[in-house]
Amino acid sequence: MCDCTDHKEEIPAYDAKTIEEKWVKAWDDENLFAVDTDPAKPKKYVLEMFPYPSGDLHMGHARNYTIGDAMARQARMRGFDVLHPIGFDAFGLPAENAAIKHNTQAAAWTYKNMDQALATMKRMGFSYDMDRLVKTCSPDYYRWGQWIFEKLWERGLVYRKKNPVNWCPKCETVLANEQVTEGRCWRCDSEVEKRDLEQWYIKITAYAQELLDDLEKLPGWPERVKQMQANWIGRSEGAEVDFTLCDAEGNPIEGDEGKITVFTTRADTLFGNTFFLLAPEYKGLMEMVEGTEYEDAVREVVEGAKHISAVERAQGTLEKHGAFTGRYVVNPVSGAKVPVWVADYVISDYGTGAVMAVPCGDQRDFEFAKKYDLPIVPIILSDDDPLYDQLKDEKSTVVTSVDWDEALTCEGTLVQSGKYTGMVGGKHSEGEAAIVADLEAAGTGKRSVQYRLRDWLISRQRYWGNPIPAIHCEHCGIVPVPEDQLPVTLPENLDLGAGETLAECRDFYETTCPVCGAPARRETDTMDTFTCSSWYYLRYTDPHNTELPFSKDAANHWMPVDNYIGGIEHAILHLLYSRFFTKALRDMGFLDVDEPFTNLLCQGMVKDENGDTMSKSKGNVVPPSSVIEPYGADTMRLAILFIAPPEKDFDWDPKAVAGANRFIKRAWNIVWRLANDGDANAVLDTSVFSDADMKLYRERHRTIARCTQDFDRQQFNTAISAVMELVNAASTYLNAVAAGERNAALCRLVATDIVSVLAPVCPFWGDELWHEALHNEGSVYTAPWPEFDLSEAVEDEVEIAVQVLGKMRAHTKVPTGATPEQMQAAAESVASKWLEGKTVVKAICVPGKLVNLVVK
RNA sequence: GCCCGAGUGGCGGAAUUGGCAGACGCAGUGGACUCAAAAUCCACCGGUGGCGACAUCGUGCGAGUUCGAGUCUCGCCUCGGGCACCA
Repeated sequence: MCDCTDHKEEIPAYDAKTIEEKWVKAWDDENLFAVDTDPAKPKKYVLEMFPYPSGDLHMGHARNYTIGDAMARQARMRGFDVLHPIGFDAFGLPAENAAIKHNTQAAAWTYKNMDQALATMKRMGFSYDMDRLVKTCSPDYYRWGQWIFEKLWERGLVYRKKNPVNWCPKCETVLANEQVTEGRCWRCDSEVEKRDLEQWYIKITAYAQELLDDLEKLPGWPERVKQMQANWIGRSEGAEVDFTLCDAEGNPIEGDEGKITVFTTRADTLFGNTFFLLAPEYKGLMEMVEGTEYEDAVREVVEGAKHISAVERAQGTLEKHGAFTGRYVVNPVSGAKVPVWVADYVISDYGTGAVMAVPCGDQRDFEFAKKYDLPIVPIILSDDDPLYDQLKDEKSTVVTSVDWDEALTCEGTLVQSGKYTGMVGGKHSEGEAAIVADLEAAGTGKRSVQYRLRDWLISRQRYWGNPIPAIHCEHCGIVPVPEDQLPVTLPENLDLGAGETLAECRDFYETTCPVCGAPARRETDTMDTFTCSSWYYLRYTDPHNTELPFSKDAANHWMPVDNYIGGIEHAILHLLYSRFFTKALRDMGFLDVDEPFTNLLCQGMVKDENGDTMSKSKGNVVPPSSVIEPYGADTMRLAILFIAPPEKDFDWDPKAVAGANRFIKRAWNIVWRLANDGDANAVLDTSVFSDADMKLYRERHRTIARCTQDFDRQQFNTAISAVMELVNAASTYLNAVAAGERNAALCRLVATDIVSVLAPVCPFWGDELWHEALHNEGSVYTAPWPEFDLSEAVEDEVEIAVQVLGKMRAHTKVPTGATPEQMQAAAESVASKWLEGKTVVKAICVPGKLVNLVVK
């Protein structure tokens, strides 16, 4: 009950629980949030990253969806046709592990969690179009995942390869490169092992350059996310250089391929190349040394490299090991014959797996040369180096050892480099360009670009995922499951508790070859769950299509997603894969957009009161229900949006939540009081306004302008503070003006304004007031966003700041629209104290803001 | 090592294009109401000096540009993030 003096009886108490339960039901009955594609309105596709159903929603979800929901609701009020769907990323290991542990079915666990999460979403008031709900573990969804897989396969973007891969011993499956962080599994943090296995890959590298280039088409993405993707793609410009293999005497060797190619970004340093390195996994390495005196030493290095863990490698402080192979190569520029070694710091799957070592300019090569006593020829020096004067002219002088402690990695001038001596060296330098040009002319090298990005390993040796639609036939090889036989249905009755796997499920794997009809074995690996989440946003545009994953028209209408909201942890994984899927599907003609997500908002984390991340194991999780029960979902939503800007982490603060609830109640009372004094039929006429009316009216235009802009900027914290100011102004008005003297049209207007602008944040509160206090029909959800006109907010007089020599000295009032001369005169009279004995030589006037007097 | 961010009261944070630093809120202090408390309402609320008007300092540190710098430039410091034996 409000205790203001004038309307005590007419204002009902704010009872969140009753109100919210009432509206949850009403919205559900009406199916209020279902979107009909309306071509007359501009479209807006607002999407939050769909959840993995690991249990009930947590605070991170609540924040993610509250941000999206406020955006979607406000866009709806501003006249957009808004698509705002939800679904579940329902395949994945946690379901399978839970099923194993409790001896149940992964499906049952997943469906139970999805139901619970859906109930919480409704309780939170999220305006999802539930007709478009997508669950990735449902056959009518994963069928199309298989279909897309086969289309990629047809197009040559799917292949199998035997290769050393990342294996997580705890998850008992392989992992993509993107799923390994500092040598550890992204999911369980176990140390990842290398295993040589044949696996399925998607050729994302075919799109490396476009994925990099098109980051520039994404001004609505956070810079750091684009940076992370660019780093991950890791483009390096350089050259491929061919070296000729030979023996100690310089003669070609029978059976050798004759040449080995390396990639280098520093062709300018070719004259400093004093040895040559192969990765331990280099193909043909063991054959090269077989039966020679070098075999044992090389084998030791190769075997030793297998035991270097990715975690150790990531620390970058490993001691280097190597062995001479007995072979030599001829450097195509210097003509030098240099020894070929195997070295465990050379990475087999970058470039060609072979490296020309330049110890004088590369710290790693330098350390290796020191350890194995290989020559270090200085070929690039800064001009203050003691050796520089000795070497800069005398092209014949040959220095093959130095007493340095580390390599010279600075840029400098080339020395001891034949005709290139004297040129500037370095990446993309004059010297590099000259040498590459000559290599190209001689046919022993060419410009080349390498990427750090690897193809996406998508097969998983796990049950709860989308089956790879392939059949292994003894006669026909590996063939796709014919389209009319899709989906390959995942059996839901495995005895996971007893350790049964798909590979042991005879009913599943026994099949016949679709080509020759012979008995054949179905592929029993499933796809990485990230394949499921790489196109779900497309399925939402046409979720019930039974002919295609989505129609081109529907996708072209709704795509791209205008606002995508989710956690930074997907900066590389999900966002890179989705960008790739969109481009590949575009190239196959299924839609016409280049990029799936126009604007990306990465919301910050919700931490506990002490700034620690919330986790079950720490026991510091604050469940959403702990706020919804005592205060209601509106308070929860308001608190989440008000405490901090959306992209920042914040520490959970119960006091701030109580404060949010206090504001909701205060605003509730103010709206009621205004509504009771308001009259929906009164005509707004500013000519009869009192000073107090005018003040509130102006404040109303000002604060709604700010609130609107802040919604556009997605700064919900300041949008809410603008609403608070409007509420404060209304409160001041109600306190200052007696009940009978309030302007009925103005009271009605401001009451409607407050309800409307706060409704996207507090929708239950909004609809209750919309009906009960304002007696409107329909829902505030479909009401128009308040109009504003800043020219209505202009005062007759403005207060300006007066500075003398840039120091704040005084304030004064001038008429709105005062000329610079008038402003200066007003400023001089009020600042006379600081002007004594001085002359004003200049006055800088910022209209309506300040005057700065420059004096001598 | 390379590449990005960020640093503002006791706290969360404002300051949108170089123009009055600290909006809005939390916490706190004082007051009204109350037998009292809670709730609510009103006022105050960066440091130092002063009864006070006011003065002075103040946006991580140091320079610079400018009539004027939280905002721009240069050089540092601290924290956070990404990549990394990638040739």
